[in-house]
Amino acid sequence: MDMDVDETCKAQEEKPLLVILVGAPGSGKSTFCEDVMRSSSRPWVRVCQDTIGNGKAGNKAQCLSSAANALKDGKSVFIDRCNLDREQRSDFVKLGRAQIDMHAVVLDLPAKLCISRSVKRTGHEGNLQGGKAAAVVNRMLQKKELPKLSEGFNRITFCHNESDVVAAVNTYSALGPRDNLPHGCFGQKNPDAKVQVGIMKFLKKAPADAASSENSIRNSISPQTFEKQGSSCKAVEKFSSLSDNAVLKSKEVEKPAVRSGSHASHVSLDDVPTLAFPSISTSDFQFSHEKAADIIVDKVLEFSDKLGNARLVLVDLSHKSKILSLVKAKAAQKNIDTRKFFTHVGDITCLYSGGGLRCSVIANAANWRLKPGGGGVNAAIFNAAGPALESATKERAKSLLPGNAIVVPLPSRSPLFVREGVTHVIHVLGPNMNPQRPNYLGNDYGKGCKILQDAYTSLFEGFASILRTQAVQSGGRNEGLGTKSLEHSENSPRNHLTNTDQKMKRDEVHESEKRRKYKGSEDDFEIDFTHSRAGKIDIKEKKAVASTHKAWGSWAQALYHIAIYPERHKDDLLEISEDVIVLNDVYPKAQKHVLVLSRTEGLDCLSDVKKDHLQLLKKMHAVGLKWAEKFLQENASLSFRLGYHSAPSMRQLHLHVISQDFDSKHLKNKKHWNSFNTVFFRDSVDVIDEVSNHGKATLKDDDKLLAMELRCHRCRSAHPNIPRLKSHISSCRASFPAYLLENGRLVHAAAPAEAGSS
DNA sequence: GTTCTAGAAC
DNA sequence: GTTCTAGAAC
Repeated sequence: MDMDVDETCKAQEEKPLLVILVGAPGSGKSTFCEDVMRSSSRPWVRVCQDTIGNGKAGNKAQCLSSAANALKDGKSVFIDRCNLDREQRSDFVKLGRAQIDMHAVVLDLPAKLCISRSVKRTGHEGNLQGGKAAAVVNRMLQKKELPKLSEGFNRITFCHNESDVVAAVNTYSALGPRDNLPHGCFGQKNPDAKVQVGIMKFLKKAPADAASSENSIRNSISPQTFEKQGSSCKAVEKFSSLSDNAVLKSKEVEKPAVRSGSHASHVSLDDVPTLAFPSISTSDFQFSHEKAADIIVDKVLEFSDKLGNARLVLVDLSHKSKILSLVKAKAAQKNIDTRKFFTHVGDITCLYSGGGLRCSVIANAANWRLKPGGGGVNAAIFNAAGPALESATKERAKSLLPGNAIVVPLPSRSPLFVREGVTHVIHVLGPNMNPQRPNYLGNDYGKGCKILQDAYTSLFEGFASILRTQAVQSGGRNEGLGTKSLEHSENSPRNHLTNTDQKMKRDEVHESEKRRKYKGSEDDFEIDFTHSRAGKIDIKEKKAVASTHKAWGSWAQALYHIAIYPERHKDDLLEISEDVIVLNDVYPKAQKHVLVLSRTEGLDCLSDVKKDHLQLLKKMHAVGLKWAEKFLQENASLSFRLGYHSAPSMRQLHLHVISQDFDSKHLKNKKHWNSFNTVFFRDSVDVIDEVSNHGKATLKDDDKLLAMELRCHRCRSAHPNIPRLKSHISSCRASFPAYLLENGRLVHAAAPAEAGSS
C-alpha cells in the first residue's frame, strides 16, 4: 500500500473494506456478496474459494493473494468461504493492516436451513450436494467458532435469520466509497440473558461504593440485559453524521447487539479484562501523532507479556483518526497479537452499549485538577459517569502531575458501571504541547516523550494492579472488587480524612432514619425516661438507656437478661465466668454459631466500647477462640470468624463466633447474610486493634451495607437472591479473600501436613 | 401458578 | 432478633 496515511484524509476516507463472510455451506454467503455488489457504488471484489481456480475450487493461499491484490488496488473485498474457525480467519485478518477496515458478517442461520439449501443445490459451485452435504454442514457447525472483535475485526455483524441478512445486505449495499460503518458487535445473541436479568436488577439497586465489582459480574451478566441504551450515548448518531449517505438507515443492523432486548450480546465468549484508552496528549495537548504512536506501540509491546489474557484497546471517536491508523500500522509491523491489542473506533463512554465491546476499565485523558469539563474525552467520561466518579476521584487524589495515572474504582451507582460494565476509571495526565494549556513544555519533545512514556507506563501499571487485585481476591477463579473498595475506603487514612464531611452527613441521615425506624421504641424511651425520673424504672435499665442514647425494643432484651440474670438461663448456657457468658445463638446462621456475651452492665454494643474495655475485649476474644478451636477439633473442615455487628439488634455486647459454612435454615434474608459478610461485621482482632490505638472501634453502621447485593464470601460472585446464594455457597470452594487470611481474622485448622493425610 | 422480598408487628 | 404476609418478581 503506497498511500500515505500520515498525510491525506483522502486515503482514510477511501479506506477499503475487507469483509470476511462466516457461515456454513448453504448459509447464503455467495448470495449475500452478490446482492451487495449488485447495488453498491463501492468497488467490490468477491474472493470465493469455490471458484478461484479458474472457475473451480482453489485453496486458501490463492484466496489470500487474490484478496491482497484487490486491496492494493483500493478495492473492497468479500472473503467468500466458510471461515468458521478462528484459525481459518486469522490469515485473512492479517491482510487488514492499518488502512483497511476489517469486518466480519456472520451468517449464523439455523442448521436445518443451511443443510436443506445445500442438499437441494445442484450444480453449486462448491460441488457440495446431495446427502453428503448434510453430514458436512453438521460437522462444520459443530466446530464453528464465532468471530470476536479481539481477532482483529473492527466490526462484526451477526445474522440469525433472513431478515437480519436482508438488513445487513442493505447496510453494505448503501455503503459508498467514502462511508464507514460503526465499529463493534452487532446482532449477537445472548443465550444467558434470561438468567442474568435478576442479578443485574440487583446491581442496579446496589448502594454507592458498595460493590465496584467487576469480573464476577462481568462473567455472568451483561449490563444491557436490563438497562436500555443510555440516552447519553450518541455513538451511532455521531457515526451517522460522518456518513454522506444514509448508510445507517437500516434499523436492524444499526442496532448494536446489546440494544436488542432478547438478542442481547453474549459476553462470556469475549469476556476478558479489557482496558480501553484514548490516545493521551494527541488531541488538546497537541502532541505529535507520529511520536505518540511510537510510544503507544512500544509501551503496549512492553506490557503485553505482563497482562496475561487481558486486552488493551486504543479508542478514538472518528474513523478519520490519524493516531488510530498510525498505531494500527505500527502494531501490525511489530506483529502485536490482535487478541491483546487492537484499535477501535467508538465513543469510550459507550463501548459496550454502542458497539458490544466490553471494557471493564477505561482510561481518561484527565486534566491536572482531575475535574470534569474541558471538552474531549475528559468531559465525556465525567459526564457519562455522573457525580459518582467525581466524588470517587476526589477521595483518591486532588490533582495529577503529567506522566502519572490514578486508578479510581467506579461506584456501582455510576451509569457507566451499570450500563457499560466499567468498574474502574484510570485518570492519566500526559505532556502538554499546547501553549494555551497548563504545564506547557515549549517544544521540548525530549521531555515530552519521556512524560508520555511515563504516562502510559502508569496507565498500564494501574491496569495491571487492578488485574492483580482481582486475581488475589478471587483465588484465581472469580474476580470481584466489592470488598476491596470497601476495605480500602475503610483502611486508608487518607480516605478517612477526605471522607469526614461526607461521613458525618451520612451518619446524620442514618440517625434520623433510625429514629423513624424505632419510632415505637423511642416513644417507649420517652415514657420510660419520664417514669425513671419519677423513680418508677429499674435503675439498671435507666443507666443503660442513658448511656447509649439508643432505644432497644422489648424483643432486644433477651441477651441483656441473660447477662444480668444468668442463673435463670443456666440450662441454655455453654460457659459462664465472672465477666463473660458463652451460649449458642438461638437462631444459628451457620453450623456452629455461638455468642460470647459480656456481663458488663451498660455495655450494650460496640459503640459503647472504650479503652477501659480493652481487657474485656481480649478476654471475649480468647474465650471465643477457645470455642472455635474446640469446634475445629470436632470438624477440621470448618473455619470461623469472630466479630461484632456494627449495630446489633440485641442489646448487651456480644461477640459472634460463627463458622463460615453459613449452612443454616435460619439464614433467611439479605440482612442475615450481609451482617456477617460485609464490613458491618467487625472482626474481633480489628476491634481490639482499633480500641487499643484509638480508644474506640470503627463502626460500619449503615443500612446500605445490609441491603447490599449478595456476594459469595469466598469467590465474591454476586447472586440474585438468598436461595441461589445458599445453593452457591454450599459448593463454592474458592479460597477466602486475602483480607480474611490476614491478622488471624479467619480461624481454621492448622494446614494438614499433606493433602489426604486424614 | 410459585418463589422471594421487604416492611410491619411483635 | 423472628414471624407474618402482601405483593413483587418470576
